[in-house]
Amino acid sequence: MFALVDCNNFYVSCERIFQPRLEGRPVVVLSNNDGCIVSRSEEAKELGIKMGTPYFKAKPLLDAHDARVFSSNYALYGDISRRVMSYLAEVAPEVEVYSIDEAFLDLTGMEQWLEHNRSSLTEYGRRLKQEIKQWIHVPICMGIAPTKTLAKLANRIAKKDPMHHGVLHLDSDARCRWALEQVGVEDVWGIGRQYAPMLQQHGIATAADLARVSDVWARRHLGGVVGLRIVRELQGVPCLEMIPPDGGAQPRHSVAYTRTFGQPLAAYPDILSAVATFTTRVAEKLRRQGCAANMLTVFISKSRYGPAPPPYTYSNTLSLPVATRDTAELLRYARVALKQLWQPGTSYKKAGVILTGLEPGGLAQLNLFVDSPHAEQRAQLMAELDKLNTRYGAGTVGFAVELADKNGCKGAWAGKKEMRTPAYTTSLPEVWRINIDGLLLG
DNA sequence: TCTGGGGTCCTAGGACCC
DNA sequence: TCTGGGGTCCTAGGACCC
Repeated sequence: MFALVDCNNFYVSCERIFQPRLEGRPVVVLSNNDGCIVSRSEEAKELGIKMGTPYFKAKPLLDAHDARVFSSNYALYGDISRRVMSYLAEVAPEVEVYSIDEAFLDLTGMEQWLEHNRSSLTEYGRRLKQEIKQWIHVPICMGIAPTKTLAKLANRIAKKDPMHHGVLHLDSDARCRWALEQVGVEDVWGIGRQYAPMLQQHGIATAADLARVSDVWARRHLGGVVGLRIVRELQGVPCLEMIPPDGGAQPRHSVAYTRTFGQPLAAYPDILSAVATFTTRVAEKLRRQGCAANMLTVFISKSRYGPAPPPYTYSNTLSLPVATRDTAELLRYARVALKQLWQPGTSYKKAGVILTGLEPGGLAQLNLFVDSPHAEQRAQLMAELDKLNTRYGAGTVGFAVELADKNGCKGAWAGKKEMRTPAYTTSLPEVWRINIDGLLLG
């Protein structure tokens, strides 16, 4: 048996931990740059606000209902997520952290053990739900079923129908069949924007309909083995296994840092400053992964929403002679790549730096290949930079090319973040101070 | 005026090898 | 006149997830 634990309206729930008076009110959290709505409280959903709606479109409705709106506060959400995941690691035999707000549990063997103790998986799920709420103040739901895809499906039903009190265990074939009838095909894990309309045109409306298609049909219409796995999983045949915490020791394939600018930018120094800053950020990520990269992509994009026709994005990929994790070296390549892309008189709205061809690479490998007597010192320099920036905050020490002009001006590209709450749990200056009878508590 | 960010996997097709 | 078979590696593109 697999369980899927999913935090309800996660970002909104994180904000409510520190502002309990927001309970019962419509609340939304915005994406980077205060662009789109990416988390909604139940009250906001009831207003008809859809996931991913641009904020400016929903603002009149939100204002009319006195809704609270927050910029995203990833330091906070990341920390709350870690608390939930470490709780799960203590109460479940095996945990796979699937996203910031979801985890799969492998409950093999649990059922017999619980029955032996006159309990059940449903009771177990309810206990987890109650304890996570009480200790971390985050509401969750849980679906339990013989496959991951069915656990996702059960979770969806548990979330929608209050009858289940947030926990649904599909403990028999009959219950699985019943559950499949409840869920539209568009809500099946793995069926997205493209496949859903196609399936509906073929008369496949529910998850139950999808579970009945033939293997050949699934392969032909749903992207080969991927579709086949979805169908089998719905039929109760496990095709997806738990992924161990180290990802099976598989290194990642890419790291990226991309951002929409706060305003359109045309001047080369402004765009160079952005691309340089993104390069240093992505290089930091790369070193945190313990990798080196042998390809670097820079892209810059025009607005997708203006009168201009596509293409909107211009990108340039360089193959590096030797894999590297040195910020200064990556900056040199990024500059070259950008120079070939930028067109005078054009306004750009977004840029990004993507590193691919990642290989596990530390100091030893650099020494082996780089014909430089300074390789070891350079690696040490990067380590010191990372140490300083971790301790005193990102960007404390950087490279001059990140600045847009000689006056040290930086950040014409910086996005909006006008409604961000404090990093209550991860930044000392932002920790609450409570003054009780003249006694200051940090 | 204002429209996010960062990943994954799979397939098909081309270049190349013996 | 008749022109094989079996691989690998890489990339682009298309789908998906949160």
